Amino acid sequence: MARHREFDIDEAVVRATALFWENGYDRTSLADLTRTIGCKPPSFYFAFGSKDGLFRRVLDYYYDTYLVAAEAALAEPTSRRVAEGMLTRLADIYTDGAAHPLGCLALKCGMSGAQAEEAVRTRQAELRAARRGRLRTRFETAIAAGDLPADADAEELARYVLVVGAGLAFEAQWGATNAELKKVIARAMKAWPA
Amino acid sequence: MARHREFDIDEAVVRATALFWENGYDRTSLADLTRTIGCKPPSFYFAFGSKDGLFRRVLDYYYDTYLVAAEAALAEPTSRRVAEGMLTRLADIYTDGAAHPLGCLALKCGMSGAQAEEAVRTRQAELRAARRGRLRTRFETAIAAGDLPADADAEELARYVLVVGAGLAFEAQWGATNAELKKVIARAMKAWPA
DNA sequence: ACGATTTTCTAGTGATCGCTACAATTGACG
DNA sequence: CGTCAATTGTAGCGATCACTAGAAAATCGT
Repeated sequence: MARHREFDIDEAVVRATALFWENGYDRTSLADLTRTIGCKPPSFYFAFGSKDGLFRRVLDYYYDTYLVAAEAALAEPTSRRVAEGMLTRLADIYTDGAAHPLGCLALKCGMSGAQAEEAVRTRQAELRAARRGRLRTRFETAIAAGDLPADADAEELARYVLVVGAGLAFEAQWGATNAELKKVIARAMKAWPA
Repeated sequence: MARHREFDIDEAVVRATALFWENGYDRTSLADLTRTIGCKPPSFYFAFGSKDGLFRRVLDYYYDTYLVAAEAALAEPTSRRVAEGMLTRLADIYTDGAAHPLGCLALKCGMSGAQAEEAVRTRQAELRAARRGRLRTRFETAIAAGDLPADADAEELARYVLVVGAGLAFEAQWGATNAELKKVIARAMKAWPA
């Protein structure tokens, strides 16, 4: 009933993810994106609506493809293993320079508050809040199960894990090795409640 | 022997610092800077050489004016108080939204690797390395003095402090309160060697 | 084959980017 | 005062930004 799209949307999102991850949001231009995707601006805007429209899909793809691996740690049997597992997985992602750029795409692109559309900033905040919420819920479960002390603060512990995780992303982006980050994680875990 | 400059260089650096801190490097334009400083582009370039030239001065001003307060923690008598003092001072800086924008200027502007001049990126790396070096040296002193265990790893401890510090900057920029960060610091310090 | 719909391309839009040529103005010195 | 160096403003540089008007091309149902 109509002409077919000549490029694959999902493939375009994958390629755009690499660009945003490498260069950040502001320094990834429409010209960069269309050249990498292999289409002209009108096709780009027909498919994605705007630069932010594509970036929002990139954000979701990034979470669903990369950070989801860290979320798997929520299934660990103890709160300690949840925290350590999540930080370990994050460090592995952030330092895997062979598979993708170093560091964290969401942090790198989110620092400058560059995204023009309110919807994108809202999405970033949602994704962050959801991550902390899942950790907090998991730790509340651990408290109820006696795996954490009854007076433990699930919210505080969740924030602690994410603070350390964000710091790891920084260090990784600036060249810290996986081994160095693992030592930091081992240190951080010494703060975990008995 | 010639005409006098009509604006104060130091004052210009102060105002530019506020702009970069608020908006990040990429989203602070020459037009923004000259309007805020109160001069025209030729005067700007005569005084600073380039956008990066001013930014480099802003970086040094930021370190000397704000982060220097955190460095004061190096004078604390014990390694524990050094670490806790530095993180506490950083949290106070990062959350002081009344005096300046939230978060850390150096992190906010350094994430995207935006600065075109190699000299600026080099300076950023130097300042980071110097901070970790001072912490490491302080902890080595603590080891020699018996304040830290003989088998403690000063480099690892220094990196741990900076990882947590960077994470605090993120959380502050996204709206975490000073009280919330203080709880995270208290948690982080539970990992400190006896 | 034909009309309808979707996606494509060419060729730009105006705005803004960091930056500069050039000449007028200012002020210390002889 | 005249000279000359330092700093200024006017005006605009070419490049790039995110984005789009408008028409051609492709693919469907009929």
